[in-house]
Amino acid sequence: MTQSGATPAKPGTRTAVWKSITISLTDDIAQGRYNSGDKLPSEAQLAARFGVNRHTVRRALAAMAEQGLVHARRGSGVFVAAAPTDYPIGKRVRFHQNITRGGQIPAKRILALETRAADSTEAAALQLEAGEMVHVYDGLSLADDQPIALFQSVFPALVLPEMLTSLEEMQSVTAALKACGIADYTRQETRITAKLATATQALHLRITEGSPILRTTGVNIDPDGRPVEFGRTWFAGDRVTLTIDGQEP
Amino acid sequence: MTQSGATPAKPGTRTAVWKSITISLTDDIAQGRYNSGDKLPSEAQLAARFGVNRHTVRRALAAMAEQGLVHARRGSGVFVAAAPTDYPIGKRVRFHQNITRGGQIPAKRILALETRAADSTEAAALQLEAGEMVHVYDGLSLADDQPIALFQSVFPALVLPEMLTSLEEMQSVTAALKACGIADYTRQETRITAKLATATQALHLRITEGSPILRTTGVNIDPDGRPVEFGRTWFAGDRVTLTIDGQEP
DNA sequence: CGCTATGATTTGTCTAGTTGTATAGAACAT
DNA sequence: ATGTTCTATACAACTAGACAAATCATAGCG
Repeated sequence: MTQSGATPAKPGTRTAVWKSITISLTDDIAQGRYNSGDKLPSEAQLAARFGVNRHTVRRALAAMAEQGLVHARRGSGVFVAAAPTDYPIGKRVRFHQNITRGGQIPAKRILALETRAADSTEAAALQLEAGEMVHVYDGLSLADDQPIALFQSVFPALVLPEMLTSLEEMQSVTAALKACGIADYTRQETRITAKLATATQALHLRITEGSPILRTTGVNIDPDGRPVEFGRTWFAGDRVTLTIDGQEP
Repeated sequence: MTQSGATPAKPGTRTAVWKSITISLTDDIAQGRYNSGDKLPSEAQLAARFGVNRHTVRRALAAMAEQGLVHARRGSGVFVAAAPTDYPIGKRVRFHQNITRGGQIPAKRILALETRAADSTEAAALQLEAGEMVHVYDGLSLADDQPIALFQSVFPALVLPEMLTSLEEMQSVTAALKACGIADYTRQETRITAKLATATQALHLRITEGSPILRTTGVNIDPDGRPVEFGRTWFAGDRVTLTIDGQEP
């Protein structure tokens, strides 16, 4: 008796209003009326446009958010979710290139710069003696003004004494290393694990506490095989897809 | 309380209970107890007043709705239906005038404003080359805050470059055309067909999917005979009666 | 210039009321 | 027996309003 072919055999209304709104908005996004990262009209405006109560719009937006199509920020608005950024990991990992390749605009924010003694993991990764000094660069990477990852880069202070000042000027690790005499470097190894976002990470990455995090650790070496950087990166799992291109050893 | 005391406790009555409720309510409306557009008491209240179950009231209201006497809006209430608005179609079709003439308050809602390449129908109607740019105005017309019709107006972008900004300020097509130098325009031809409401149309017009729709397409020309607007309109069939005043070709 | 304070805007959450639909059963007529 | 009418209950969908919380824009001040 229920002639609705497309809809599941759910009893109730023919097509729920909120579902129609979901379809309409999804269509708008697909047709490019709203671009990736754009702010949608406010819930109140959408409610007026569709001639519907705000809660009904919220129901529609909630469905779209669950699908990962949009994400809301209280006090700010609802934004079209950027398509997950593909982040290639291979022998040559360069943040700037990785982001620009996808047509996005890269940016970095310095959270902390300091010099201190290396802990055991850092020392082991950089092949240092325990207690040797290291420069540490904590920062935040963004693509199209959206936080992509938190990172911590550790450099041997003895080998690269000017690293901190170089980093402060040009936030790029690649450029700073070049200024310190390391023209090229390659990734020796990368390890990837999954974690959940802590409160501070969530704050910086603009995600909710407990969201999935991709944590990578890696060591970069100069052409002579000396380790020049030990890096840890925490990617916002919802916004990044790590890709391993078939690389040759 | 008219004749609510028809001894509902005595089953097996000749006239069904719901039918007497229909009569009673219809009488109330006819006597002006409820005016056009008024909200009836909630089903629960009516059920209490007639001393019957809510479903019995619903049965009565359903019959009245089928007759077009009332229409229900979920979450809002049951309202006395407004008489269908007469919408004259002739050489000079002006939405504002058509509605105000009937003593109703006209309004418009902008659904979308965009500029894109004309499709083949639009190009043919406006006498453009295929692929020429057009301004498109999607909107909703209301009378007394009730949706009357969906419309899509297409304007040649070359001839009317400022049309979109004009439309955004004053939602009236007539006013916007005037601002663009078209002081007057007349309807060249109007075609009318009947359709069934799609889900999106139903959403905007606040009707149920599959309700009848009056679809008109027409071309407006300026005094020199140049087409300035290609319009498509989808009227809510239950709420509008198109009238053709005897005009000469 | 930088900082704060303030108000407006926007999303998040809650409570309450209304119609739409589904299911089940009782009373009654045929 | 069988079908119709009405009752009873429950839940889903939508509206309405209010308030809290986060954010943004701006004015004012030192």
